[in-house]
Amino acid sequence: MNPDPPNRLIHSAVRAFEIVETVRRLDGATFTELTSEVDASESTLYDYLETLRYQGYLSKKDGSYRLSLRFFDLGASAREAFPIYRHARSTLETVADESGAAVWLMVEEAGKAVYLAREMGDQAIETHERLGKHEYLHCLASGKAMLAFSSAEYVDEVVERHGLPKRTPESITTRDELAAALEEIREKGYAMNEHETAEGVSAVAAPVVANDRVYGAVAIAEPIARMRNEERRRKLIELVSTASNEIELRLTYE
Amino acid sequence: MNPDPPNRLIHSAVRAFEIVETVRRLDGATFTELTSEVDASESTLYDYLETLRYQGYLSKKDGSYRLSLRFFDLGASAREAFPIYRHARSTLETVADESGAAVWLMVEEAGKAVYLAREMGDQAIETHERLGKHEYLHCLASGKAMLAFSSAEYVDEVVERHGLPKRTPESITTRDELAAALEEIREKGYAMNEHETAEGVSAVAAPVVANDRVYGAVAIAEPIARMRNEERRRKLIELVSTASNEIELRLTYE
DNA sequence: AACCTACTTTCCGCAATGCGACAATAAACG
DNA sequence: CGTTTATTGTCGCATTGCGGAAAGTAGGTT
Repeated sequence: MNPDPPNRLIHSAVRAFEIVETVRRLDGATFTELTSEVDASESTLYDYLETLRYQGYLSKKDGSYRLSLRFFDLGASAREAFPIYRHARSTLETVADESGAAVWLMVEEAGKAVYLAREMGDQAIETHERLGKHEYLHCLASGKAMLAFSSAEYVDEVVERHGLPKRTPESITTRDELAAALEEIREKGYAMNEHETAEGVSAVAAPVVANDRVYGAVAIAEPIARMRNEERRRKLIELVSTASNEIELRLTYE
Repeated sequence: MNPDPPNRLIHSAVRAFEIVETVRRLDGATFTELTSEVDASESTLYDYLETLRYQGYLSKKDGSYRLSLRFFDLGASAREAFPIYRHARSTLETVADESGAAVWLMVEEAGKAVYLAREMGDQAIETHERLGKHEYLHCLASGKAMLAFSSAEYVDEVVERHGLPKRTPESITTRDELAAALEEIREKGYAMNEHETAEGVSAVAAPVVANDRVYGAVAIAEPIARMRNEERRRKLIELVSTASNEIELRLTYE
């Protein structure tokens, strides 16, 4: 899982993806906008863009390049490849209905947490989290839940690779704090976060563990104020825990 | 929108994506499996795979390469870029609840229909349709609905580019049949298909048209038997039509 | 209409890069 | 331990991708 630098990089492949990522970052861009963002001569950039367009990965609408749905197609396949996704869908729906909140299915890849699926309850708040987004494990309730049930070596690897950047005022920044937090999560069986993402959102999460592996986590997010209520919090913890159990069973006996 | 062949292809970019597509098609594959599928020497293939892995687009788990969730990330962005997606979500849910069937949001890209979102009702059948899948326009209810409200020139372009392959026993195969079908759809305001996908599935679809553009279509799919019931069919047509109207309004006054 | 300015596409010749054949190592299997 | 199979590394050559510059387009302005 360490990012071993390969000894013979295919430069053009790297460049192609850099361009794709730039188009994404700018959320669609014209040729000229891209010239200043991409480190390549105009003619070169032009060739890449037209190649990608010809292959159907970019589309051009009134002068502006956009990611095409070929990526959505590939992305959907990538998601389906995670067994937890198929097994979690119906459970997520139930949890969203019963909690009224936003419910997320999270998995871990390359040392980061990824938002894999979402189900919105009727009181759910729109946060700026996005499906597919990659986030540091140590600053999410779900991320900590997953780390807590992984091996200590793995946790070390992750910290080694990504560090412990301070994403919010109260996020963990040292290995000791992290170890303590993970220990507590292991005891309780769930994780909890205030200020999951800077703006007043709290979350509770339960890990999904089966066949001696961490498959992912189920998380519920809602405004801090609501979750500070003792009874409410208990209910949500109950919900993520049973949800996780349900999914674990399906994963075990599939 | 025609697939103009660019005069200076970046070979390596094409190859990189070919490899990605191959990994997807095989649904994950080992190095050796890939050697026989990809037209490149072993050392070359190796370099591409390792480059893609280093960049985080492929991951390798016990010897097998898989698409990573970076693609899911890109794909989610590509989907969000379609305004209809944001505006349709809640409507789709309602339709799924009220119909109990599978409801699809479809859009068109590069002359093909794409499955952009799905909402399952409680009686919904699992078909082999997949989010992100690209399908010919002429053989889907939703595809015909979209074509019916596009310009005749555009319809010609699409037929020119993709032809009218016979996907199911009753699918349209000539331009005349297509023209007649589209005319009927324009009159009625909705499209209907038996054998949407070979296996006994029917569908009704209504186009989403606003600001003089076709944004996409809403479709409901369910077993032929159920939809042959006159009353049931009427209800579903009513549902896709009002759904489409609702979305059109949001698109107009956003 | 002519001119201008900004943006996009094509042309050109050179050097670096990506290439496959082959070699070396590592893992699987008897 | 030997044999086969799978994966990674080396090398030198030809191709391909490269940037610079020029040509072509489109939209405005006088």
